[in-house]
Amino acid sequence: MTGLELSRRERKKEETKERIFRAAVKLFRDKGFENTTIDDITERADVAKGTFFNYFHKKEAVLGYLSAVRLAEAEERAEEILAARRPARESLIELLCDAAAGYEEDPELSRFVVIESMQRAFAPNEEVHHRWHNLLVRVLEQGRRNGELRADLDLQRAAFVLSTVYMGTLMMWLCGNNAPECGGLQFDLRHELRARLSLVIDGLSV
Amino acid sequence: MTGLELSRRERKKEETKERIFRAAVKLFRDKGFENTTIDDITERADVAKGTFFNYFHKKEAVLGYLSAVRLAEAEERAEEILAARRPARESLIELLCDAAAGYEEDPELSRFVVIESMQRAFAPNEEVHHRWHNLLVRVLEQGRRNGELRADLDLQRAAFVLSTVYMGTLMMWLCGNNAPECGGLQFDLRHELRARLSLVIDGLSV
DNA sequence: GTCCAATCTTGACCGTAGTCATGTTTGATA
DNA sequence: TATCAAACATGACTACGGTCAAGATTGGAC
Repeated sequence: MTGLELSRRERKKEETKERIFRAAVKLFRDKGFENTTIDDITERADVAKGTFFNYFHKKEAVLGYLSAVRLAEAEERAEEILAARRPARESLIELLCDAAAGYEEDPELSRFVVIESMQRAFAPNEEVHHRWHNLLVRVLEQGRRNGELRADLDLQRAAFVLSTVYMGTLMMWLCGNNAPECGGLQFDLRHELRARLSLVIDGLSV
Repeated sequence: MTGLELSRRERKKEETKERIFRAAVKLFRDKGFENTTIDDITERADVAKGTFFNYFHKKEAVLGYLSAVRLAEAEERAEEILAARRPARESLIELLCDAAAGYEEDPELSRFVVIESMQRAFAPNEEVHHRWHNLLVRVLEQGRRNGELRADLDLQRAAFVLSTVYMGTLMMWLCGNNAPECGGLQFDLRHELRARLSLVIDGLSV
């Protein structure tokens, strides 16, 4: 048996987790995150209530699983972007705009996803934090090697600043978008994100 | 009766709210936010459970009340800072570092306060959002008038960028600080905040 | 003082997240 | 094939956040 193959037990485990996950996401989209109960999910996935907690330690953890998928996509995208060797400013903007685009569909659910992942993203010893952070650092490194960025730039710090602007903008768009009183979109997400990231890259001062 | 005086009824109301608030905060500090139940709070404040919800629509709302106090302090501080007419870079850093300092004591509780206020801060039609935002815009305006900032700078955008960096740094410090596995502080909050804000003001590019 | 409507208080009640002791399945071992 | 411990599933149960109909207080009108 190679390391990649799974025993029947492991296959069933994966399968069950996947079934619960699918059931949950389907219901979140249909009824809303808050209106979906664990009982709804387990009934749809055809398992007992307790089984849910064998796979997700709390209801919100399903959202974490969702954003893990997004992170994997961003990582793939980052490879392409690095390979293209375009100017750092464009690479950064493209990476972050692409990542944001994933949240434009179903903003109602995305709001909960982002709130959840924010708490993980800022926790310094979360694996997802590091993976995301490293993505940005690598793009910045390329830019510094090309002489586009200041030689003395602290890349960790810069990556963090870009990351907060990204998350904040996303969060603001999602909150505004779902606010009951102001019906439509209040700004174009990707357009505004570009503008704010440019601002950081260029700086505020003369 | 002038507009500032309160009827007996109104006084009692204020008093009850204050009593509930104090009881809640005391318990949050002693037992932790999550370990404190509404019953704990109402028992300590000597009111019935339902009374709590006449004043705070949910448990987290107590934290909102807490951060409202912080905001009021920041507004006072902003007046002093504007009056001092120092360079915008210093004014901004001072305003935000002072605001952050309030969270350095009791980081465990502050974490919940910030998570809560983050969701309000990014919701564009929250009053607190506007008040906070305007503080930054006013400081930026002064800086632009003095020719320290680019003339074409979009102040709304700039304020937002500064604000996200502030909140993100605060959040990261609080999460790292409370993480069980990495005992001590991982960075000096105000020092790191200065550095990141400087980075935004100067920009990343050459 | 007496009435009344508005306002505030109360605690029994409900729905749901999350736990845990018990029962079931699995696959490795002999 | 029989045995067994580890892994997994189960649903009754608990504890808590939040609601609400009924009751108590208030202060103003007469």
